Amino acid sequence: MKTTASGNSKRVLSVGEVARRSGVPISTVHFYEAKGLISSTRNAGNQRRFAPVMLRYIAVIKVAQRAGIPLEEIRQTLGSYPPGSKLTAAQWHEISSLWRDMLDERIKRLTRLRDEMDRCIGCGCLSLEDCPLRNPNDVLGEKGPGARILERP
Amino acid sequence: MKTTASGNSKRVLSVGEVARRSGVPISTVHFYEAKGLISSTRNAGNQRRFAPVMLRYIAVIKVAQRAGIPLEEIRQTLGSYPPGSKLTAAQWHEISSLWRDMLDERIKRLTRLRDEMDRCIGCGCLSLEDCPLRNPNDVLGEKGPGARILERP
DNA sequence: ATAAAACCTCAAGCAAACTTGAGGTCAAGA
DNA sequence: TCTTGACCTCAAGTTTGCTTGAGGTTTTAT
Repeated sequence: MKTTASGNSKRVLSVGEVARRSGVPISTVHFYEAKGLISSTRNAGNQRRFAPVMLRYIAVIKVAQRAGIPLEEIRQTLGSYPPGSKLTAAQWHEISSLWRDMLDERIKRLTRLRDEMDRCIGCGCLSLEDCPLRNPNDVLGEKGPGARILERP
Repeated sequence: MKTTASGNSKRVLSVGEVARRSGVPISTVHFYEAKGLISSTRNAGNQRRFAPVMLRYIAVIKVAQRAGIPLEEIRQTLGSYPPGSKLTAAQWHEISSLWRDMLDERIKRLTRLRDEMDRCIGCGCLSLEDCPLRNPNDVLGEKGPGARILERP
């Protein structure tokens, strides 16, 4: 019993096998390769052959996506190591700790938002200038008498 | 000194005024109206006129977006009340508590993800079947000998 | 009265992350 | 051998959330 991909040493995988074992559609494997997130070689018949480590790359990509990290950022992070290389445990750990920090940030921001939501949505402020919900430390309201959301009766 | 929109009673707002006071571009106001998130009437010259409460709608839309809620869901939530109506504080509160629950969920999921990330990415599992990171209670792995990500050496 | 600012309606474009389809090649088993 | 199933390449379509532009009307200010 050998693998679909014409080797018996199990050192390379066909795109179908990668798709099946990683749980993503073939089209997505193609897509990730086109985007530079994973890499492959070609056999004599121009078919893709993947190193087994690519399964791990895809797994990590999917985890990172669940964390809300965009593909381009994932690509950059994974790409800072030699292309297609088998990373060491320490390197994987480096990556995961980087992303964990991002997650921490996102969680913190969402938590703050949640805590402010109750206080603010019902309260009648929601002013661009004053309300913490409306002015999330990025947009500064216009100067002058102010852009008050609600009329003052 | 009257408002830009031809009334003096300040009961309606022009699109430019809405944009300025809500902090979103005019094109976005148009867009939200086209999507049914806000509503307007037209004056004799076919120009939009908005009730002041629409400022609040936009404010709430923006807050909900920060919470990661897609526009369509926001539309449905806002749309479950009479269109364009001035909601009571209790109703706003109902909405915010609904979204707070969603936020709670998202935060919980992200937190779980973060806690699992360290444990899993470096560990060599990441199996579709076994790893909590890979099998986030939605996709069930294929039966059979299993789709193991990493080779067993 | 007239110029400028604000507004109008489409239509098209953009970015992310993929999917779908057409038309053709390669490979593995009966 | 030959037929299927797996693969190949492009190109174009999908969704979400907007933005940009063209070409034309309305309002407002002088």
